[in-house]
Amino acid sequence: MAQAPPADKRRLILDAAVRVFARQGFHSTRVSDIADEAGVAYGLVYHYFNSKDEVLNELFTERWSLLLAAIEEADRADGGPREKLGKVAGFIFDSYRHDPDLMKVIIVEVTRAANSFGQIHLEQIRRAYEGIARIVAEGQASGALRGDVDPMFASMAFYGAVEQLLSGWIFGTIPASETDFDEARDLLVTTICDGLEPR
Amino acid sequence: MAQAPPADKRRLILDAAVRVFARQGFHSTRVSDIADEAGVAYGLVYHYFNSKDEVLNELFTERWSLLLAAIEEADRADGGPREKLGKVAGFIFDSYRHDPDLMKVIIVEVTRAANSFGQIHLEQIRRAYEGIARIVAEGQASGALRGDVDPMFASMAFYGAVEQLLSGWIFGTIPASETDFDEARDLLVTTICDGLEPR
DNA sequence: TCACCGATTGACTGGTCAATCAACCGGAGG
DNA sequence: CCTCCGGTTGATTGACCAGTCAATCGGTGA
Repeated sequence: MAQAPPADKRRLILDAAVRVFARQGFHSTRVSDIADEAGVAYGLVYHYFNSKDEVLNELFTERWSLLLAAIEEADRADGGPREKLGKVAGFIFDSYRHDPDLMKVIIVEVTRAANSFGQIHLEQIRRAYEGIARIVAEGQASGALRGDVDPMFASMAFYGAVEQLLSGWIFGTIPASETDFDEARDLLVTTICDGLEPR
Repeated sequence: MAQAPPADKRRLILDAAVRVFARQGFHSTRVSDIADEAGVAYGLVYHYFNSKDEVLNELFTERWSLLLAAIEEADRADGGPREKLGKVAGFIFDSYRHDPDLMKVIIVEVTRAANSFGQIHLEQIRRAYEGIARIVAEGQASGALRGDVDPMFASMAFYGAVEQLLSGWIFGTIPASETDFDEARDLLVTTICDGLEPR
């Protein structure tokens, strides 16, 4: 083989970081915590990453690019805005279902941390808002949604609702066990879309 | 006079802290920054507060209790859920209009910082969600809103939308200059309430 | 067998602050 | 004029931790 299995120590570190960040929060995790969790020497973290920040950035970028792709795809698919927004919300909720720790980290440490990491990734984050706004705008153009609401405004409200629900699950404000994510998705999409229907 | 004007150095420090927190974020402001901004000696901050954290806690508590009172009052007032929710959103948007720095600090450093200060104040924050949920529940009971949506669910979606809009203004994702806050309030309430109307 | 080289290790350094504390100031009261 | 005392000052301390770096390991090819 060209390269012996690079042991994927890099991946090992990233995965460990997710767990530690989710447990303690980015700011109160020491680099040594990540190394310990990964079962790896302190210095190795700096072999694969230039800084503690870069670890988080990498985690965010990996996941967020998937979200952007999902929004694009939902937009390209057939169906009205209701179906498209359902796909977007579904993707986000599924992401949480699939890897709660990762979503917790991304939301808490980046998306909602507008003063620190959110600042750095503002452009990427905004791209998601704009993708959703595009879906709304098309819905308005086709007459499926009323036209007197600014699409970006609607997008922010929609995304804000999604993220707040997620936060509620993450921090136990809302019981997650009994909640069926798919049901929540449908309810949310229905409510918002009904509110955006032509009067 | 019993007490000479205690010079209100405490207030001076709190107000200075708002400005500095808003400008630099809680984590990257040193206690010396607060003291400098207030034109006061470093040590005096510790005369009035036990820690840097306590300064932020005080700011949050002061403001949040007003919000809780406003929610209570909106609920007690006459009118349907539409009017009541309009009052709640109006209070929050007005708070931002009146003191953007303070709202920025509260939202960024507490409300959306669920890993650090949000944790400590989770109970207070939840109380706001519950107040809003109560308004929704009453609306359902009176038949003004459809009954198949969990009130807490609707509350989280509503509050999430409000906060996301605020965040958009705070961080320039959405242009604030041209936006009339009252218009935004009406639009938001209309959309959500239309979505929650009986089908 | 040996030289090479990237992966891996972890002790150490430098800088940053939060919090402390001993000293100082000025007004009230005697 | 002196004492007392709470408000005020800012230099100092002690802890913490990100990032560095020189040393070691182990696989590969000659």
